[in-house]
Parts: sequence; C-alpha cells; structure tokens
Amino acid sequence: MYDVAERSGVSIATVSRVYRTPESVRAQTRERVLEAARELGYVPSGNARGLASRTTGVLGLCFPDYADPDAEADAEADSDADDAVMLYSDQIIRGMERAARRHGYALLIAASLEGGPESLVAKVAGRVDGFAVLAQTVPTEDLEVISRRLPVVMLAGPREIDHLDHIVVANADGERELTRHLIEDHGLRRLVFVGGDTDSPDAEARFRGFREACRDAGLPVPDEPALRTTMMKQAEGALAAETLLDRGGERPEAMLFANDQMAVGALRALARRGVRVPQDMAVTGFDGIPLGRIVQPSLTTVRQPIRRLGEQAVELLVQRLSDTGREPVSLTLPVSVIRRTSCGC
Amino acid sequence: MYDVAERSGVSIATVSRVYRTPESVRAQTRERVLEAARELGYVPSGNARGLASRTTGVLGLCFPDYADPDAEADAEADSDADDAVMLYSDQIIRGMERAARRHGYALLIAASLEGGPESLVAKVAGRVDGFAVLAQTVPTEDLEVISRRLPVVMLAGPREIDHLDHIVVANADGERELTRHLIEDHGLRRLVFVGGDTDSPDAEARFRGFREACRDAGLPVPDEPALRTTMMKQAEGALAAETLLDRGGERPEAMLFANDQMAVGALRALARRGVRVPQDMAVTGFDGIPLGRIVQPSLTTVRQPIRRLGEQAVELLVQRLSDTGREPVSLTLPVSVIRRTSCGC
DNA sequence: ACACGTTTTGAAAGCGCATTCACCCTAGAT
DNA sequence: ATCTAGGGTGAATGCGCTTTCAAAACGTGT
Repeated sequence: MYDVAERSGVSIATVSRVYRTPESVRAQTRERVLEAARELGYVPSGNARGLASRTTGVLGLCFPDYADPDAEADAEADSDADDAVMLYSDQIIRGMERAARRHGYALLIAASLEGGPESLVAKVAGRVDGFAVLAQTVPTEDLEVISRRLPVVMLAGPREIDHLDHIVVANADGERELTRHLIEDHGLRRLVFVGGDTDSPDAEARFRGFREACRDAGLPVPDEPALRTTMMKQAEGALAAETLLDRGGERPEAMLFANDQMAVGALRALARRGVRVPQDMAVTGFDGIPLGRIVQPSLTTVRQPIRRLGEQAVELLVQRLSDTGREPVSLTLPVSVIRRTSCGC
Repeated sequence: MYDVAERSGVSIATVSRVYRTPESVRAQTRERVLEAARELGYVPSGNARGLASRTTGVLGLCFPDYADPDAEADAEADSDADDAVMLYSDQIIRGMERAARRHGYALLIAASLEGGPESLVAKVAGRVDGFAVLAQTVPTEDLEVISRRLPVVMLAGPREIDHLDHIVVANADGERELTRHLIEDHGLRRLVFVGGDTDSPDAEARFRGFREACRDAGLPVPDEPALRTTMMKQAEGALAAETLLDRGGERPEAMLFANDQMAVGALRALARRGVRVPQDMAVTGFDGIPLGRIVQPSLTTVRQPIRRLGEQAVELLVQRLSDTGREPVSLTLPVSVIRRTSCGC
C-alpha cells in the first residue's frame, strides 16, 4: 500500500479511501491509484484491514471430524456412490455459503480436530465475525470463552450455554406426526421404537415424540425404547430388528427407528427373515438420507431441513451482528414426514 | 492480550509465547496466563496474528456463482433430490477441506459474484495463504494481479496465466478410451459426437479424444462434432438426438455426448421415438453425475475425480508455500470409464 | 562468594491498513 | 479582492500480535 501510494504520488490514506470509499476520491486521483495498484500487483491485506476495522467480513462453521461411518461402508461396495451423496456437513456448508454470500460474507470452514488453544477452532474464532457450531464439536468450556467475544450459534443440539442463539429441528414433532400417521392412517396398534444412546439428544427427542403420539392415541406409553443402540448404524438396526422378532410375545406391527441408517439395516434383516415390509411389518426411519429413496422398499421417514439449518444460522449471526443486544433466540425448524413404501403408503 | 498480560503479571510477549511456543514458557507462568485468559474470555485475534506473522493458516477456494441449472430443474420435480445430490462445487469443497485439514489449514470459500476491487474474490485473496480457482470464475486480469502476490492454482480449465499451477482432468484420454470401447468391444462403426460450444475447453478436449479414437481405429475422422449445443443441458441433448435421428443418410449406431446432462436428455428423447438403447443405439455421456446411475438404461460415461481435484489443489498449494521457487506444474488427473447399460455392456 | 552458561522474561519495533483531524485548494458569494 | 464552504488530501495514531535483542533470573561449579 505504501508502494502504491508512492508510485501514484498520494498518501496511504488516499489509497485506503480508493478501496473503502471510492466516491470520496476525485476520479482522476482514483484512476492513478488503481493504475499503480495494478502495476504493482497490489492485494490489500485482509489481516491489516481486519485489524484496523475490527471486522472481517467472514463467517465461520465448525463441524465434527467424522465422516458418516455407514457412508464409508457403502463406499467400499460402490466407490462412486461416495462422491454422489451429500453428508450432513456438506449440506450445512451449502446452506451457509449461499446465505453468507447473500449478505456479502465469505465462509470459513474447519472440522474440529481437538480442543485446546491451538486447535482449528481457535483459528476460526479469531478470524471471523461470528460462527456456527455443530453440536458436540467444540468443548463447552472453549465455547463459553469464545462466545463472550463474538456471536456463536449452536446447531442441532441442546443449548449448552444459555446466552447462545441456537437452532434445532423439530425432532419430537416429526416423530409424533409420523407415529400418528402409522396409528391413524394405517390402523397400526403394536408399535415399537428403537432408540439410540441416552446421551443423544436427537434420539431422545424422537422417542419423546413417539410417546406423545402413543399417549394421544390412547395406546400404552412405554417408559423406555424397546431397544437402544449405541452408534445407530445399519448393522445395529439389523440386529435390533432380529432381536425384536425373536422376542417372545405378540409380534409388533411397526418398528420405528431413531434414524434412517438403522431402519435401512432393519429392512435388510427383515427381508432375510422373510418378513414382508410393509405387509407384515411397517418400518420407518428419521433424517431423510438419500439411501432411503433408493432402498427397496423405499423408506418412510422424516426429513430434516439441513440446508435450511445452515441458512438460518447465517441469518441469526447477521442479525446479532447488527444488534448485539438482542435476546438469545432458540429456533426450531419444522420437519416433514416423507411417506414412501415402507409404512404401507 | 494486554489485559491478560496485566492480569497474570507478565508482559504481552510472554502471553504470545504461551500460545505460539508453549514449551518456551515456564509451566507455572503458563498456567497463570492461561487462567487469566480463561477468566477474561480472551480469543487471540487472527487478524493481528496474521498481520504480524505474515501468514494466515487459511487456504481459499473461489467457485462460480451458478448452481447446476439442470439440477435446479430436477429439483422442482422432486425437491428433496436437490438436497441429496452433490454439485461440482460441493465435491471440490469436500476434497479441499479434507486435504487442508490434514495440513492444518482451514478453508475459506466464496462464490464469485462479480470482479472489481470489492468483490468476494478480493476478500478471499487478502485473507489466505493461497487459493484455488475454478476456471472461468475470476477475471483473468484480477488473477494476474493476485497471483503475483500469493500462490494460485487453476482448476479444471485452460491455464490462462502461465506461471500458475493448474490441474485438469484427462478429458481427451477419457473420451478416447470410451470411444475405443464402443468400437472395439461393441463393434460399432457409425459413431457421432455431440459437442458443446467452441469456447468450452472441456467439450473440445473430449471431442479431440473422440477423433483420436476414430483415427486409431481407421474410421473416418470428423473435423467437427456432428452437432454442437450451447449450454449442454438435457433439453438440448434431447433435441440433438432427434435432429440426428431425422438427419438423412444411414442412422448412427452410437451417440457420444460431451456431458451426462445431454446424454440423459437424449435417452428420454430416444425412448419417446421408440429407439431402443442400447440395442438400436448406444449412448454415452461424460462427467459421472449421480443421475446417470439412476436413469433407465443406466448411463455409460466417464467419471471425473472431482474430489481428488480439490485434494490435489491443496497439495500443490502447500508445496508451493514451502518452496516458492518451484516451477509451475500442470497436472492431469486420470479419469475412469464407467461401463453401464447404455453402451451395450 | 563469584563467575558463567542457561533458561525466562521484557521492551520495543514493526506488520498493513482505517480513521480522525487538520489543512489546503477551489468555487461561488460578498 | 476577500471571505466562506466543502470537497479532497495528508500526517499521525492505533488496531493486537510476533519477534528480535537484551536483560534478568536461575543453577551450577569453583
């Protein structure tokens, strides 16, 4: 910048004005400066600009390090499927990028390796005007510290820190509606719910929705899922289905799984056992993964608006940046029941 | 930082060392500093750090503003397909993010709106250690200026500036191999190639591969594609197929399209006309889009390693950052022929 | 007790830009 | 010719950190 100033015979203040407030510089001067900048290959330093103006024009996203384990398993069988399917994080990135672009922000993304002062999280936090965090990505204590300095919005998880904005999807509502559909529209009565680990807020919320629907319909309300799995993967879903089949007592009419992966695994297990879906058994999932559309029979499920999650995150960040004092908000994004074949539709 | 220094009774230099070179600070002092930092909610400023150290730890990516037009069209018919299918840019982002993470970099992404000094491109350029550009995203003149200051790698396009690293996929090789397959393995003789606009380097390279295969097989070598379309979309592919059908002379045995979108359109048009694929007509595409797997008959095509493109981009950037003097390199990524139903396999 | 080699720490000088304040110049008004 | 407004410009300061360089603290051997 000093070079540009010298070469065009002005002060650095004028060069700065050429970029920040072009109309405040006489056209002729402006041209001289731009010409010099071109000749010298001048690229304004975002760092210096950010330092001086205390703003970066960048929003951030921290997401977990994992790739969907089942996606990897599928990929082995069919390596180019891996390139075709969007993961959770891909969709959020897409949503955030689009929304950020609309507001003139760029997007800085990083998967969190581990916590600590030198993590990528710290790098992101220091370089953005605000950022979004996927639940269980950043240690709460780090978040606590960071969120005192800049806007943070928590995505798809419990609000661990109460002064943060946060966005969740309507897990309970979705599962309740899905369950209601099975009960009222298909006349099913003996339903079982297969949940996840107790520390999965999503799975717990979905179970809650299931219970509410049972209660509303006057059916028995279970205290616990019929079964819990730890990772909610396909293999566990398959195992769960078999376990439930082998369990004594009357066979259930429907198995509701806390996510699509388990449901898909169950579909395969049931096929192996000769249990016809949906005639002998209805099966449902939750999430709306692409695989659910392809599998036979196609999977009835609840679709999460993941991309909207990203878009909303940006909106909240932008809002808060323009109104620091705003009360923390907590959004719940609506989900939609996708009726396909596996429920009997 | 000054506050942290004061609160912990040390100088700012020591605070800095705690974060940059923790082992050079006595453990006891370090603890005091970290404690104070925690209490004060201290988040190191990436800007200041970048300014002082002249490095950001961030790599960038600029990609075009468009969403795949056909993808949008498909999305109207089936809105959740849109969320399931990865676009070109999504795949590159994924590849770059993974590779960047391995090297300890975060990734800054921005779609280029327009050029000019205040564009997102300029923002990206000023905030990263190096970045990748998708062809036809950034005006060459801007790139010319920027690339004199930091490493830039050009992706999937002609190297407009000769001192840039750049990466392309083996368009010609792929099409040549695909054509050879049709000729040798399926014994086809009357092949026609449907190309794109002359200013599409990809389409031209693919046509070149087609010609090479014809020449190698001793078949007539056309100077021009049998037909050219401008946008290479499905509708144009359909139209092209019909035009070729209606054209006088002997009906071709195979239609090779410059991309998958056109090929899929052609598949539909041929079905409407009662031309059986692959019995009466072989059809091939190029790209390896997910749709090609689903369509009936499934589409034989050439798959581009898009994600690898992103990974390689990061590798080149990292290399160049550690060895500024390295000669510009030009990589060509191998592609793979995917034999599915539409060619007769 | 003293000298000497090692850590540890501090002081100070930037890094490249935005921004305030004061100044200068040009027009139009008097 | 003198004055007044304002637009256009420059000097100077500070943003928060890294990084020498030098001084202080610490340990060790004599």
